Amino acid sequence: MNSKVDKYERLLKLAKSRGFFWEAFEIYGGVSGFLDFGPLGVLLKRKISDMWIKWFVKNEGFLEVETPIVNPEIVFKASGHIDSFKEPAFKCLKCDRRFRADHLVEEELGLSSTEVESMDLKMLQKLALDKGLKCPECGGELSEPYYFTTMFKTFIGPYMENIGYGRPEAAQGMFLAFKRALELKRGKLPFAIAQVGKVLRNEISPRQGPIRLREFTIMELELFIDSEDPKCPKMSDVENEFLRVIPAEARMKGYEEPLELTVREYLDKGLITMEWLAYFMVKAKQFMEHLGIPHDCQRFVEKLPWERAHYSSQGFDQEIYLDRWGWVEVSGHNYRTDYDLKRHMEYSGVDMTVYKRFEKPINVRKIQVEPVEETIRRDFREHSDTVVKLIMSIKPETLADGLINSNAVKLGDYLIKPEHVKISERIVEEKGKRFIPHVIEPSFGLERVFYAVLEYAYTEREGRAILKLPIAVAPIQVAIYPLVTKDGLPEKALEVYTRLLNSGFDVYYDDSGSIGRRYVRSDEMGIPLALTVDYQTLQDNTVTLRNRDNWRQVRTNLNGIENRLRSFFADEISFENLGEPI
RNA sequence: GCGGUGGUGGUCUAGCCUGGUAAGAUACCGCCCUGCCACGGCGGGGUUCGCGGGUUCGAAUCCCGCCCACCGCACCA
Repeated sequence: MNSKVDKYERLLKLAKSRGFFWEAFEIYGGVSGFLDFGPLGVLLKRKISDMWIKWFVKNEGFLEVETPIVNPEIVFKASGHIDSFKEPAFKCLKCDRRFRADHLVEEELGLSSTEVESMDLKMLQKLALDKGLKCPECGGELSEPYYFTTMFKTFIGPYMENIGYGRPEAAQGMFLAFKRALELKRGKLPFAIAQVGKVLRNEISPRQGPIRLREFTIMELELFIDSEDPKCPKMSDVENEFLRVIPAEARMKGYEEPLELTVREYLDKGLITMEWLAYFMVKAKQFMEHLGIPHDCQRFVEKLPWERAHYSSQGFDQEIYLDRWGWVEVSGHNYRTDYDLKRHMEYSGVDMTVYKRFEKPINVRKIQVEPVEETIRRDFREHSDTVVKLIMSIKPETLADGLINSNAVKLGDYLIKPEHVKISERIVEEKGKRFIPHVIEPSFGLERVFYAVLEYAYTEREGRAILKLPIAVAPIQVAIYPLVTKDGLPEKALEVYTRLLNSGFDVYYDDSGSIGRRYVRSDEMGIPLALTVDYQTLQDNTVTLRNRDNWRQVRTNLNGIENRLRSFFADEISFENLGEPI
């Protein structure tokens, strides 16, 4: 029909009129980056996230958790977000406009972005003063440079100094839960912690409706592995699957077209460095296929080193082709190494290492340091106890090295000399060792998946819109209609409605308007089956079922219909097998 | 954040230039009709014209500020 109007616009209209989603705060004019989800949208989102949990968590035996959205500042200091999530800015003291300080310096003074990126506030300020930088809009004086963060900042409790942030990713909560999860898994790797939850990102200027939000739902899992044993035991299940991938090295040479190789080939060529990363990429591809997005409309793009997040050592974006915006990221697959756990160990002082038994004990040379009481008392007198404690708290190897190399080591305020300690070496049998796990993380944006599902489901036939949602995620499963609103048909239809409702189906009853009009409505709502009660129903207890996707009909008996419907929605029997074709 | 375009019942659109207090289609509701793909008839309700201010006797219309959306640039861990 309106070929000039793109799919996004037509879908937006449908989404509003049928109650999938619309912009939030509408009566106050709206705020960009926020959406309301209506009845059908809520159901669709829930079914998608349930499916994700089934695929990525339950079927894998992983652990699902729920952790707070508001976190104390220390969490994001440790995670590195405070440092890498800020941008320097100037404010014009005359016209009050704000500018990115790095961009302004870059443009006005003709410096390269790499030069500017390494500058701190002091350097930016000095540069601005020396070169007499002014507001590019009105020529006014500029303020001192300051940092703004794209995280939502708040206070915890009544104390202004107790700063909290809305989490920009769910991952940190899972790293903090690592020790508990490790215990639940009885200390054995690999395992993963997963979470579906809201995150907040205070984007500078979000656009693109459901594609870029300031508050959205992330479906994320952190897989913890031993980096010396990075094999994925399930690799053989998926290694012959094809993936469309644009590797970083190809991108740097200007190639835009994805390779089309099997997972095994990507691994053998070293294009994907970790088996688990590849495993989750295949799962992600299959997941999106099950949601109605064909293989050809998906691709994985490897991030270039400078595009990667601060924690990532290899990363791929899974992208889906959308009518209006082209390729859009729906999930990110990152190898986070041991970065996060290491940082949280440093900041919290809590040990997050995992113990690993060696297959055979190995012998290692161990240095041992013993304080010599006599000389310590002689030289340190009343401080002797403190000095002994200091000696015991430092790594023996460090102390021994220092004493051998420079003949004295400073511990606190005290100078320790060789005569204060007795150094010995012996062979110790070690049965295992402790290590910090490495992390593989697939992370999905639920709202983007949701939108992609809607867009790929949206079709038109004879000028009518049909949402061909995959039956597994259709918000409503069966629409129930009386053919006409008289002669007891509505009563019978309501009886069927109640019966299916009580059997756990998502059902919808409608008796307003002609039967054709009602079919149009349920097509727009993406309801896969319409069940119509007609005059024959009153005689032989049979009803018609109509298929949303091809408008074909079958007649079926109400006896035992629940089991047939259940099989249909479990994808075990086809529509034609639900009854006798009409 | 910058530049451009726009915002009128639920939805789409006319009216704006040339101020005189809102129109059509569709959707919706009720009754009648109804026998499987937007049937028809009759009746009905609904628009502080994005928000705020200004000019004017009078503003959807002219002016200013803001908000939101779209397109381009920038941003997108």
